[in-house]
Amino acid sequence: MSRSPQQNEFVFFTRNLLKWYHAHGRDLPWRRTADPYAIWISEIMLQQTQVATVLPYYARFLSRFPTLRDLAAAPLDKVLKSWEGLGYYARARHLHRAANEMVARFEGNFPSRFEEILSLPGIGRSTAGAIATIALGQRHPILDGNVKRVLCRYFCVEEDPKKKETEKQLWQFSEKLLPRKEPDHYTQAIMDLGATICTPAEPRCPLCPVRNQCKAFEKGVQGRLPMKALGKRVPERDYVAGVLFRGKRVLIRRRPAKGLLGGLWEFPGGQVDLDGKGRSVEKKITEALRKEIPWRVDQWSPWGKVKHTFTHFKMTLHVYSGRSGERQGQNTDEQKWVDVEALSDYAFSSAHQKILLKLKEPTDGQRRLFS
DNA sequence: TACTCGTGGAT
DNA sequence: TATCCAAGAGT
Repeated sequence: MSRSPQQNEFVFFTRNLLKWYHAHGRDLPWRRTADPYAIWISEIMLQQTQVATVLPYYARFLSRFPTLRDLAAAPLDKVLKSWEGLGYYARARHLHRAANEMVARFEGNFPSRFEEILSLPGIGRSTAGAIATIALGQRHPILDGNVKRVLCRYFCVEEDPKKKETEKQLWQFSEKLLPRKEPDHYTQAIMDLGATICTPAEPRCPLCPVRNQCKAFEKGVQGRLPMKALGKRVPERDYVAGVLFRGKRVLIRRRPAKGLLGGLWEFPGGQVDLDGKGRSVEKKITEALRKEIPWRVDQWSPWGKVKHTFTHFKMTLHVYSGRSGERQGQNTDEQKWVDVEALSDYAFSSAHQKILLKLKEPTDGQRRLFS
């Protein structure tokens, strides 16, 4: 039985990659468990997030929610608090929802069929493939950022990987390369290669176990693959946040359950349009705050600015402080008066964390507000 | 298809 | 300091 040249190319890749992995693969906590639940958590956390960032979150999350049933039984607020600062909070909401679905649909067990895994919220084709392969010993391809980059270089794909046709081709490569033996180790190996050797900038080709067959390396074009779309400039938007005191408590609100930072808590406010001419910036901001907080507040006054960059826009957060009259604005599910010391029980976005930090400085924050 | 959705590490 | 972009999914 003889192999075609392309088959040889695939076998070379797989064999050398696996050999390299057994010598140089990373030792990561989610590789020290066989629990599909824990591996699922790691895969979700690792979506669009670097390993170094995930490590402390992974340990904390599993100590708070050791099993699937623990996660399903927990209030969403507690899950979001564990996710605080990690970003892409829909991942946490989906995780919580998926855990409850698994209790309802699979008696609290992690499903074993690929289609069932794929049907859970927050799990797409690539993540389902990773879980089925790594946690359950099955054989399903993945196509994450690492694999895309490695394949675009190894096969010298000079098309935009976002194009439908190109992506389809990359899935086919991923499928064909996936070996019958050790598909789990292979899958982790190709991600390790992408993360440590075949890096976006300045790949370390001299250390690469498959460079001899890498078409991009052969042509010397590995540095400009995969093709990337030209970066669009992100819009800048102004937001306002009001830190409203009533006695020694401050007012916080829960954001809507979906969308940007969905389910997190924040100091009341929102987007303001400061571009138009006419009234002063301070006037526009206090007007926006009056709309958010309709009852009497004596003297909204500027307290500071917070700059924050999201993926798709830059935010300037104008922070104002004020004092509320007594018995105005009641506690509800979506709105609470909270002791400054108790604010850390609630999940805030990174931008509002910057406000919180300043609030806790006795020198600047409170003393000024209470004086 | 193209846009939304966070944050911090790397360079 | 600015830019890229990371174990993508949902709409």
